[in-house]
Amino acid sequence: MSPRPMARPGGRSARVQESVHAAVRELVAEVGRDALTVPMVATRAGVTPSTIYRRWGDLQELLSDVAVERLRPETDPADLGSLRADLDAWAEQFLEEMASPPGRAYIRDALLGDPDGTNAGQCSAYAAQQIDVVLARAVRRGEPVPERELLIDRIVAPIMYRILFRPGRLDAAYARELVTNAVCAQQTAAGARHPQR
Amino acid sequence: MSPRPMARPGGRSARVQESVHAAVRELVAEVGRDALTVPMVATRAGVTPSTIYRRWGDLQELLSDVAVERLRPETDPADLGSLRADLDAWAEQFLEEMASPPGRAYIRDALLGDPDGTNAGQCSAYAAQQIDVVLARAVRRGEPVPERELLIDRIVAPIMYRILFRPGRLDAAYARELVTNAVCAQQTAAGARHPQR
DNA sequence: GCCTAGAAGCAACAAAATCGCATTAAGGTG
DNA sequence: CACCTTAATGCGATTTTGTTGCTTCTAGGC
Repeated sequence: MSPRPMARPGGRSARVQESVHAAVRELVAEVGRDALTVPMVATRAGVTPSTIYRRWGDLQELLSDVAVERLRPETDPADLGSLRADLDAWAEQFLEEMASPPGRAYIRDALLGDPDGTNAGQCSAYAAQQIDVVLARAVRRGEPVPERELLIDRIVAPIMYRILFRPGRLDAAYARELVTNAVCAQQTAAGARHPQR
Repeated sequence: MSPRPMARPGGRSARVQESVHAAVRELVAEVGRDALTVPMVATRAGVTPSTIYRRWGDLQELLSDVAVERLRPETDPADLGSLRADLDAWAEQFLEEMASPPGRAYIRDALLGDPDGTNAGQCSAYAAQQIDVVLARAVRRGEPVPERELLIDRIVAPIMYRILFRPGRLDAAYARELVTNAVCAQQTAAGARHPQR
């Protein structure tokens, strides 16, 4: 998943990978992302720089790997008894995490060192999974549910667009408004469109 | 706007800036973005590397400046006689330009070397301006119009999100669908919300 | 308990970024 | 229009980073 070939995942390689990732996390906290250099990470990790250059290519790809790990959701969305409540809570938390300074930094890093889009795809997959969990619960309850793609377009996309492209603040009220507009639309114009794979 | 302090914009500074930007455009076409280096750009531009390092900081910020210039729309959206037609045409063209390989590259570059979000903000401002032109015309015709923010959330954001985070293809039908859903919503749930400045 | 091949270490090398100092030229001033 | 101030560039020395060939080590398969 993370480094280039990902052959031979056990033993020493795994130790090196973990050691390097840990070094990145520590050093980002200590000296800041901007002061980070590959030799610095290598020293902290007890590894030679050439190992990092060979496995990750450059600092950006390494940071991208670390960022994606941190963007992985740790728990499933809470079950609050209804689709609307679940979506509200999830969207609020999602916005809060992503719009926070560290969240913004991780998003940028994840996109940055990602030549083939693998890591970016992983980020969107995380959000899609979380939404799927919420939708599956609603289906089990017998509620009518909108399509996952609609929710991504109406909730996730606006949040991420504003984080990346627009300077202004984002608050929980905005998240709730997006949810309102998204679930309102489910019977009007949701339809069988844009399957995206 | 582009370089750091932007004091003393006339004369030599302006010539250097234009020369460096031109060198970047030429070399990207010739050797590709990945092979580009600051010393290479400096040589082509007839400038010393330290000049580039001092004015732009690093290659990414320079590429970001060049990318934003290229993302500036060259013409106003076409006037086709109705809001719906204008939006359809604009969204199709916007998607086509942004989702094309060079468009994707410019977007990435613009976001990449942009510590303070200035260039990203400029990109979203371009889209907002284009939308404003379309809306102003519709108002002049007496058509009911949705809010600009709603169109950004419903049309621009999904397109950009998919370009950045999702691997799949994007086609004109998707753009039209987004427009349909956006204009449908204008009387239902558009309301006085999320002003964002 | 051997092989084998992928991964890491090491060191010399090449290329890049940084920095102090000298020089140039914009833009303002009298 | 000559002069002055100061931002911006040029230049070169120095430091740091990135690359490469080769050796050594070890995980995984026999």
